[in-house]
Amino acid sequence: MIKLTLKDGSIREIESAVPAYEIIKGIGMGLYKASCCVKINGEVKDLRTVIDSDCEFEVCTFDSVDGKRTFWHTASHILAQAVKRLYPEAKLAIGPAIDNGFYYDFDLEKPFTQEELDKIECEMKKIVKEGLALEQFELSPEEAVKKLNEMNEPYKVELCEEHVGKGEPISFYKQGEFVDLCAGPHLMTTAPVKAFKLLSCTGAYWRGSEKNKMLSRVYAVAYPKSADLEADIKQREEAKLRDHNKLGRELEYFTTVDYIGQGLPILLPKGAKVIQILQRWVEDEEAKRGCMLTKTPYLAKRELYKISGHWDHYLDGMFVLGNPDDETKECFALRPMTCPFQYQVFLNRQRSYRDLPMRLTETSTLFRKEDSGEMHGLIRVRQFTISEGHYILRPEQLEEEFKECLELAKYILGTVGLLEDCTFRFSQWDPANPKNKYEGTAEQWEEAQSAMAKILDHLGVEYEIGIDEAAFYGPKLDIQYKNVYGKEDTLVTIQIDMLLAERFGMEYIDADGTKKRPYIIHRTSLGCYERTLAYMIEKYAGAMPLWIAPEQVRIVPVADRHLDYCHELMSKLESAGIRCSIDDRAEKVGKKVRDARLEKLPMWITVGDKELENSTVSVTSRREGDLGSMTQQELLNKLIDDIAKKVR
RNA sequence: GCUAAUGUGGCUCAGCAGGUAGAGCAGCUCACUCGUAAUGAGCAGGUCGCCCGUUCGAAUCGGGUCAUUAGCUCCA
Repeated sequence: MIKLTLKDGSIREIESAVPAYEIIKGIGMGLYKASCCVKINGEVKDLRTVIDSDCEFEVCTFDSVDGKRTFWHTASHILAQAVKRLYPEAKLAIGPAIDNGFYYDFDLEKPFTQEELDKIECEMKKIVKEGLALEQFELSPEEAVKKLNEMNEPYKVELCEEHVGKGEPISFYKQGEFVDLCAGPHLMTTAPVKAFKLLSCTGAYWRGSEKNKMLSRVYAVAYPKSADLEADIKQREEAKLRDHNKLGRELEYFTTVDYIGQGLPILLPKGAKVIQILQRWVEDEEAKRGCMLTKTPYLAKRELYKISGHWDHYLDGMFVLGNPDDETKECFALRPMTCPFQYQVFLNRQRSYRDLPMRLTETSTLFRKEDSGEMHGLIRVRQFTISEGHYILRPEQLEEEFKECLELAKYILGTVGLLEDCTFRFSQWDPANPKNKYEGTAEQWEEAQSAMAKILDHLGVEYEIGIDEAAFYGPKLDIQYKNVYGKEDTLVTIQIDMLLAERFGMEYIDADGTKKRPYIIHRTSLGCYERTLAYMIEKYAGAMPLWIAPEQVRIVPVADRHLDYCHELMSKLESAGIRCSIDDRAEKVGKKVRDARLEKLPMWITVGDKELENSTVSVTSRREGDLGSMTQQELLNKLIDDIAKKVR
């Protein structure tokens, strides 16, 4: 008798070992039809897995993350099968499920065109209709390599050959005439993959290395029901309407000019205003928390970067002025980060433990020579500004100060409204990094990373681990954000650095009179201003919250005779620091209101005979709708109150 | 940097079996002084990203280049 503990806590007993799908059929045919995979003692397994001992047994449908992944993985096999039917010469690489769908990489003569993708979709529909059963079988590594060679699938051979030494059997799945090297799990048949769409065909390096051949990657998504597919596609399209790169240009936050260069956006008055508001606010918040503002040069001689390690590790990423190879001449580089400059503040004189923590901060403009294909609107640029701080600490201050940094970052991100969509990544080194990216010894890394792990656990931060995502000098806590296309970038970073203090000879005299090496936290409180502006445009679809909107109030006179009253009102608002303007064009009210809406202003006020007579204003808020008639003072109070509260 | 697609007035787009450009919106002018998502009329605006080539002739064809977009790689 085998005892299964189901998800609801109930116990189910079976006589003898049977495949999981038989057990599910026993629970109910409805569940069987919806099942994608199972979790045995929390481990994701194929429906075909034979259950031969007591376990916790959970059925995963498409509604679960693991169910979706299995569903999409089978869908990727259907895609590959269709491609092989239509293009037998195509070579298969890999085809995994991802967070929002799946892809398959093919080696092709030419990438697929949209028409070809349409044809492939049609062929996939046939395969689904055929309702092919997926069968799993195993071969010894040697047999597997032989079979894949016979199939003329060199990429699969390469994948398989890595397992030859391990002696474990190699798993394959077969559906109809199509066979693929695959660990699974998979659906029972191709039939449930009713609704799918091939989204794009793009380039992707084999095994993610730029040294390898570029393959053609087909991205796609699939659902059991076509309504869900349509909803997904609609949602993807709607997300694109929020794209800051389009909206930000239309609403005149920024622009770019070919002959200025890639990744060098012009912040137009509205964009510059938002960034000014953010900067002043962040600098004030930092000062409240004991930070001291510094102002350091935008460039330095190569000698500085040699000490910091940037010359060895980051030269390709810097704009160099002069010949970097000519040691007889001065050579400068624009700064890619501020650390080595800010350390000079500490180094300015001998330091005592009483000086620590020394919290230095700078609203610093940085320059990074990104590859041409990397630039994206305001999110990835070659010149940008961050609120960059370096906290120089006694070792025992590390945790408390790290916590302060995290709280500051969360406060800032929370206020601008982005925190709720952020994720946290603990970025660690990879000792096996082939490019020798990292400075320091394994012991130093171990020390820094375990210190950070301990702090993160103490603070209860939920994070994922990013291997090989660390800075060259230390581990990071990265606060990540996704743009409207789902592409993730870092918004804020907090880093523990135990290496650069040594390189710069930084030390302090401790209470016992001995010299000690300080720890350093590198942190941003608001990461890149340009990037933050971009994400805010996307988050709010261009309709900035009142406190940060470049124009907060538009005054709309009904007729010219109301203009004097409008000007009187405007000067009152302006003297209270409200950013406003009067729309004195010879247009109708309807037109002016329409334009105020299209410009996504947070508030507009109409002034006509009624208002003039009663000394009132008629107020409409973008978020709250028609607020009706108010006295000027009521309006002013509301504005001042909402702005102070930074109401979103 | 790599793969692919795209590049026509400020914006959205038409024109592309090669015969030297067209619309709507925006802009400007005039009239209308108007009550919460578009008043009307008129005017002006483009060497079709740039360079080279094919051709009697190129926005339309070919090559190169720059830029943009998505993805890869890299990164805040």
